[in-house]
Amino acid sequence: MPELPEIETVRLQLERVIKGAELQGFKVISPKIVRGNLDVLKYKSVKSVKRRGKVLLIDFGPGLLLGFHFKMTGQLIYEKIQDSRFKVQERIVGGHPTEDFVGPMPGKHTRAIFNFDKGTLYFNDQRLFGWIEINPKFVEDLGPEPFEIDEDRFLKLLVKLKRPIKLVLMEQGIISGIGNIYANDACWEGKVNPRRLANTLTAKQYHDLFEGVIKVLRDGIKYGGATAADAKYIDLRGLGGHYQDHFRVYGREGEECLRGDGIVNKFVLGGRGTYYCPKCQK
DNA sequence: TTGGTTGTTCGTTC
DNA sequence: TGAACGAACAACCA
Repeated sequence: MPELPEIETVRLQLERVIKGAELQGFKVISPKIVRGNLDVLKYKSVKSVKRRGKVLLIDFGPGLLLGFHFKMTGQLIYEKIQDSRFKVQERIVGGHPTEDFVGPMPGKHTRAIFNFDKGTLYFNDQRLFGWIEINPKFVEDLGPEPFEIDEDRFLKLLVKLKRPIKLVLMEQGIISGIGNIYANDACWEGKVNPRRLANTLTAKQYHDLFEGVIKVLRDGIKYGGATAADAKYIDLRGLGGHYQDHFRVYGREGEECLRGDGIVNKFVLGGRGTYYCPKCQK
């Protein structure tokens, strides 16, 4: 499930290979997921690859940001142009790990194809939740990135909200980029019960939680994001991230807390799987 | 076969 | 009036 670190990992990899490439044409296979007309991008070249929250943005110049939202199962695959022997020189993959990472492109779940002079970009999505849009309004409505704010600003964002702290962390209009995995782990770092209302934390908890958010996101980026545990074949090929080896509480139901005193508990909060240690998260 | 899973939207309730 | 809540969306897998 791509969150900020997973998208940032794709961004870093993609920018290396796609910067300067000119878009020759594109093909939309699933019109439902494309909002607006992409024709204005034709014959424009990539200036840079950016990210806001969980949205990847390919910058084609002033006023031309092409946004990709991966939702749960979106992925991008970029293949450098084939050489004279028809061998793919390099493939960059990112997003939700599936066998499409290693299969031939386009695949069963390919929703749109972008043909560049230097290679081909495939947007795949098992479901039809993800979307592609130029200058998406969604991005304008996002709250600040965790890395852009200080502790004081963080506190001001939370202190008026009477909702469970974990749900607030995941609210993109308040702070952008944090999804279920990192929200769970950040609460553990902050020693906060995910159910605690955002306006009731102690001063120390606000402090520890802010540091925790930064820490788990940095770790996520450091390890190249998290790859689903059931996608072992992807790990074998070295294509997946490894944050999953560093989960604090996420997915650890029934296991001993990393602080050594307590068993990780799972319950549903806001319709989402929530993991915490009742001993150390108050 | 049904239910669980996920991020975001949107309609409803408080 | 705004905040909070919860169902819906799509498709896969256990």
